[in-house]
Order: sequence, then C-alpha cells, then structure tokens
Amino acid sequence: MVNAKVLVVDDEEAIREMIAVSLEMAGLECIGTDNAQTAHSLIVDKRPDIILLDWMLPGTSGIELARRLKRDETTNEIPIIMLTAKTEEDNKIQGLDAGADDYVTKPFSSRELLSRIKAVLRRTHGDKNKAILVEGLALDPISHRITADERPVDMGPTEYRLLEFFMTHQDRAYSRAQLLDQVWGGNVYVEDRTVDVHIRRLRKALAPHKYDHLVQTVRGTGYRFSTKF
Amino acid sequence: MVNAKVLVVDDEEAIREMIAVSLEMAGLECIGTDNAQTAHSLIVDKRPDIILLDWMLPGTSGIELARRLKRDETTNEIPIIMLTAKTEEDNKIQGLDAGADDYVTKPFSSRELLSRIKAVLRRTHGDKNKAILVEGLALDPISHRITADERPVDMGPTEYRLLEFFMTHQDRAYSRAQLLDQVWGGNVYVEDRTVDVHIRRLRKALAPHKYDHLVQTVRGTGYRFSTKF
DNA sequence: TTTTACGGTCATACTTCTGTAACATACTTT
DNA sequence: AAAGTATGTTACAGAAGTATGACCGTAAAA
Repeated sequence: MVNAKVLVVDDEEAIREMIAVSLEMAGLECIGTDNAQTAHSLIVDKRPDIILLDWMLPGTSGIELARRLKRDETTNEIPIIMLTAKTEEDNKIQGLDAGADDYVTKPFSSRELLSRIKAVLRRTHGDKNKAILVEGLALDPISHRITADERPVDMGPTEYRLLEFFMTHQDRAYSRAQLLDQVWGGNVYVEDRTVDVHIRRLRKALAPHKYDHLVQTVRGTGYRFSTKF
Repeated sequence: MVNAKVLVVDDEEAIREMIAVSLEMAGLECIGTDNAQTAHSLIVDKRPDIILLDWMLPGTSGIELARRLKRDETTNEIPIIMLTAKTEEDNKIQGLDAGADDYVTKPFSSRELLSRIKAVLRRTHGDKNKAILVEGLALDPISHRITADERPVDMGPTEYRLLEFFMTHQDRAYSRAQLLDQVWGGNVYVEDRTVDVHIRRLRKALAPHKYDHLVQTVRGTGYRFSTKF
C-alpha cells in the first residue's frame, strides 16, 4: 500500500525523527507524538492505517492504549506494531495479548521496520476471505480447503489453523509459546512440545505434495513459514 | 420472479395495505410491519427476498436498520428499496450510502414500485425461478422438486430447503449455526445437532442416486456442498 | 378418528483428532 | 569425543466430533 498513513508513538524525539525520515523516504506519510493522550486524538482524528507504538510511555502506557484501541469498535481494526527494548522480552507476550499485530525490538534497522510495516499492511488490508496462495499451495478460507497444485491436501483442524496462521504471517520465526497463543488461543494449557507434534503432522500432510520445506525449524527459537532459504 | 417474499416496513398502515394489495395481485408474497424492531425479527426469521423500507420510522430509523442489516453477514445480501418523501431528497444519498439498492419517492404508483422491485430482484438475485443443475442433480424451484438424472428424488421440506441453500451456496463451509440461521430462520431455537440429522436425511435421499458425495463434512467446522474432491 | 409424514431430540456406535510420553536423532559446547 | 540440549518421530489412550437409528409429539391428510 503506497502512501499509507503511519502514526509513530514514542517519547524519544530522536527515534520518531529517525523513523519519520526512513518511512517518508519509502513514500509513507508519517505523523508522530510522544504520549498516549495525543496519540488517541490523532488516531480518532486522522485515522492512520497503522500505528507504531512504544511500549514504555510516560503516563498511559503503550499497552494500555493498545487495549483501549482494540476495545473500541471504530479503532480495533487498525493494526499495531509495538516497539520494545531488547530487555523487555516479556512484553512481547503481553503485547500480542493486548492485540498488537507484530513487534520490533529496539534497536532495529529501518529496513526491517519497513518490511514489517509492509507485511502487516498486506495482511490487514487484504480481503480476509481471499484465498492465500504460496507457490502452488492454496488455502481457501471460504470453502475451508487446502490445495497443493489443485490437488486436495488432507489435514486435521489444528494443522489447518496452524497453516492458516503461517500463511498469513510468513517469513517470521515464532516461538512455541507464541504459536500456542495465536493458534490454540491464549487461555489453553498445553505443553510447548505439542507444537512440535503438530508441526510434524503439518509437514507430513504437505510432504506428499513437496511443500513441507515451507515449514522451517529455527533452532533455539521455534518455527517459521517461508519460501526463502 | 414469481412468489418472491417482500417485507414492507412503513409506519402508515394505509400505505402498507396499498402495497400489499398490489404486490399480491402481481403474485408476490407480502408481509409487513410498522417498526424497525419487528422488522428485524421478521427479516431474520422469514428471510424475505427484498425489503421495502420507509426512511422515516418511529424509534430506530430506517437508515439505522439498513446499516445494521448491511453489517450483518447473514442479512447483507438482502436488497433494500427505500421509500422516501419527495422533500427528503438528501436522504437518497444517505440511503444509497447505507446500502440501499434503490429508492422510490412517495407518492408512487404501484406500477412503478413493482417495476423497481422486479428490476432489483433481477439484478441481485438473478432469476430465482431458474432450475439449478449440479452434475446430474437438478432443483426446480417452480415445481419444487428434485431430480437426479431425470428421476425424481424424494425428500422432506426441510431437506429440500437445505439442499436449495446448498445448491445456491456451493463450495463454502457453513457452521451448524449458520445453516440454522439460513435454512431454519434466525429466531428458531433448535439444537445444533439437529442439523446433523437433516444432513443425514438429505444424504440418505441422495445416496440411491449417487449424489450424496456432494454433501461434505468439514470436521470441526460444519458442512459444505461441492462437486470437488 | 385414524393414519401418515415430518421435525426435533436423544442414546449409541464410530471415527478422527489431540496431547503426552518415550525414544531416536541432530546439533552445540566443552 | 563425550556430554548436554534441542528437535524429530512414533505410539497410544483419552477426548472430541460425527453418523445413525429410534422415539415421540405434532400437524396435516385420509
């Protein structure tokens, strides 16, 4: 999406400036503020297409603002990318919980930020009911079917949801815990290693069609769905 | 379209009566109410093919009802013709905005109204009287009969409606709740599992003709009607 | 009134899916 | 190379989801 409007909420002027420059260079419109209060007005008023939100804000915290936005029907569809310091790993979980669509750890390169923004916009702005196609692998949410080069692929409900999540969140490594949160749902108590088994089942279903290479192991971290490497 | 079901929402009894008479003379089924509240129940329950909606209603306004209908996935395909007084020209714009398919200005002749209704129905619904053919399976809405390769297929009324819905909504997975809403009507209290039984009865009716494979189970989700796989 | 057809619910038989544990294998570190 | 850690694989028992036949009340037809 060209000329999307991005709102940057961060209390450090320098960071906002840095982001603004690189985003504008990429053809995105950029507005910014240093506090949640103003941020909310800007959101209601200017209706940005995406929000970059620092997790540590003076006054109302970022997480609080995110919750508030996700609760309100008029704003809950605006995607949020949270910006978090490396040390605040825990926040990632809270963040995804509060409805963030992705997170980027500081410090980050503008290239990475940009690619994340584009990924999120592609995901949220696309038709939710449109079939997703990756190489010859297609997932059609309407008929609830998977096809590999036109041939049906048989898999269980959990594998379907897992694949659906992967296909809408490509090129990013997810920990087992994150996958459990996103695919199983946040309030389920399930062993981490169970994810391995379902990954295995998903690969097994894809293998006959030669698409199992898309489900990749990221050792020490978790799994990733990608056409690269 | 013969025997289409029309819902008239207008607070003036006289107008409803006038419309009802002329529509019924033209072979259309006609139900009516004077308020948005009841209108919504009737829509959910009886699933009319088209709605004639007065813009000025006591209580919930017509425009509000229209918006609500267009927001809801189960009702947003029902066409709406708004009835508006000559002086309220502005409303036309608002109305079309809210999702109305056409508008008629009061006072209007019954001939004009009828031709508008037919136009909208032709446009939106296609010809609902045309038989639907899937592989060798044919549903004829006129005679209200099912044939498989020219041979009659015997089934109950509910199975007929279920099959009719399926044949007009192919390749799409529906939950039991959705099927209840669409085939039974939204305000009916029936167990989810009842759907299973009617699916069974439908399959049983189709099985001797080898068309039961069209009714497919989508485990964990519901059912689907499709010629594929 | 009796008969028949139909719709909804239940109980039961089946089928498929799920999470875990246990063991195998691969990669890292020392 | 050995030990330690992470991931892959398999088997299995319990859980969850479906299929099916029977039952009963109701309403229409005979």
